[in-house]
Amino acid sequence: MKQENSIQNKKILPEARPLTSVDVVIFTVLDDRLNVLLVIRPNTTEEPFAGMQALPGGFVNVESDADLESCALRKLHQKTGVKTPYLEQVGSWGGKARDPRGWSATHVYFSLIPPPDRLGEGAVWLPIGEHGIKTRLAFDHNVLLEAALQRLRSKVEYTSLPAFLLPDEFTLSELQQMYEVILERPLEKSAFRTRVFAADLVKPVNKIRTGNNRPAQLYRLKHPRKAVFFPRTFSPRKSD
Amino acid sequence: MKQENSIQNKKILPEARPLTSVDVVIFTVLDDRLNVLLVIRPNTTEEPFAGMQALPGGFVNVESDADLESCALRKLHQKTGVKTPYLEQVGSWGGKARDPRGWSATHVYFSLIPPPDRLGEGAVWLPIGEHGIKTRLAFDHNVLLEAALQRLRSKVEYTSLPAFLLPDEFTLSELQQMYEVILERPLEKSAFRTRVFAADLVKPVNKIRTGNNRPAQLYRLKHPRKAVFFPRTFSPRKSD
DNA sequence: CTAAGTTAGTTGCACAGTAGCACTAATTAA
DNA sequence: TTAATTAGTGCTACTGTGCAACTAACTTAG
Repeated sequence: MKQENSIQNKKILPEARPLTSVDVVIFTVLDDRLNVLLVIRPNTTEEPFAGMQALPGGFVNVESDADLESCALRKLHQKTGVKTPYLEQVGSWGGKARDPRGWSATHVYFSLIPPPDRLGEGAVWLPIGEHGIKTRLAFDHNVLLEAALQRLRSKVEYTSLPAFLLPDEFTLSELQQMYEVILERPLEKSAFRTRVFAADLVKPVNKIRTGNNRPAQLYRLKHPRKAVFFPRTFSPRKSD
Repeated sequence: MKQENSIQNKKILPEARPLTSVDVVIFTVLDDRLNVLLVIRPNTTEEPFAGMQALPGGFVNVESDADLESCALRKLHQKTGVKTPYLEQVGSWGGKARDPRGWSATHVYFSLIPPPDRLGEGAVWLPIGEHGIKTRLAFDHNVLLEAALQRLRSKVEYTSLPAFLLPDEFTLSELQQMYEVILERPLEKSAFRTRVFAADLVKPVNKIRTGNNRPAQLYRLKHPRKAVFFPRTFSPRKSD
């Protein structure tokens, strides 16, 4: 009976299965620069890419992880303490060549969070320069990071994603600042505000004072966890 | 030595690995309707969802598949005979609940092809109605299909994707027709043409005659395998 | 206390893309 | 010969944004 089962399974289920992991590309803005969270891989000879920097992530645990997204949330929470981030899947990469230990597939998520108070073990922020990431990362993580960055930059053109980089309450200038940091170009103040209000993205709260103490209206997102889509992109009319 | 290795691996590599598969959502336009390719699952009691309709796909073969994309291409070629389709990843779905045989993860691709001459074994076209797909598919394939459909519809607003549903040479009216079938709404002829030319999407070839025999300019894509992005979406100004 | 500087937020004009619609030209069907 | 059909063009109005000047509220230097 048991043998019969195993013979049947041989026919139907694959004997060899890929290694399956989840990697998370976590962005925040520090000091007017976009940053990615990286971790240092343990320095043991049994592990590939020992001591190198890598995206936070690791193998899926089929016992404890109910699904891919909760696996990603778990890893993100471990490193940042953040429990309710903006989290979106970028895609998956799989093949025989990307991990020396065998055929592997990884599921990549990207996340936007406000700067957390402190980071988990071995986690560091890497600022992203104007000319991309020059640091050499473990595995094909440079490719994954580049893909996440591209996704972020393109969605920033027509969504409210940068709002997730800020605390709950923020001024419109701060929000515009987030857009400008990610897109690495200045935006029109007037058109920016028109867009934000037309999309019904925010609602006002009270008053405060920003950096050098000018009074400014504080706003909150109307739908705290949801990305809002603008009808059009910021037009690159002049910049070409 | 061998034992030592296996002990080490126990610590580092996961004992249990998810089942890993690739599913492909293949679209074409037949008779002014968007269609998806489905396959009938074998009617054996050893297989889950026996006899039901499902997306074409299956387990990754770690021996023969170099990576996920070539696995998707292989499956697509098997069912349609098409070798150079437009193919794009939609995302991945994984969890303990989606396959009765255990924790599984699937990598979903979507593809656009012109109507092929004939289909592979057990493959059929399902027309997509105005109100989505009512057929109940195997596994969570309704979710995967819905996601692919949503991706297609949103990208059609600002890319040249529908051109991949046509043969190499086509008229602008035929191209506009593809857009209208997918978006399920009429587009402005004048604005459509302006957009297509402004994006430098096509180049003219010779003359032919279309359906009811009116003369029409034939065009080819300038870059046959590449999706072109329009600067803006078709604006829904009046349609709201 | 005053003047200069900084930043939030507004206003007005010009321009580009396209929605909406009318029009021409080439062909087929009656 | 006339009506119908469809490819392709031309014109106007409207909308969002680029651009730039402006006001108002506050801080800082002297």
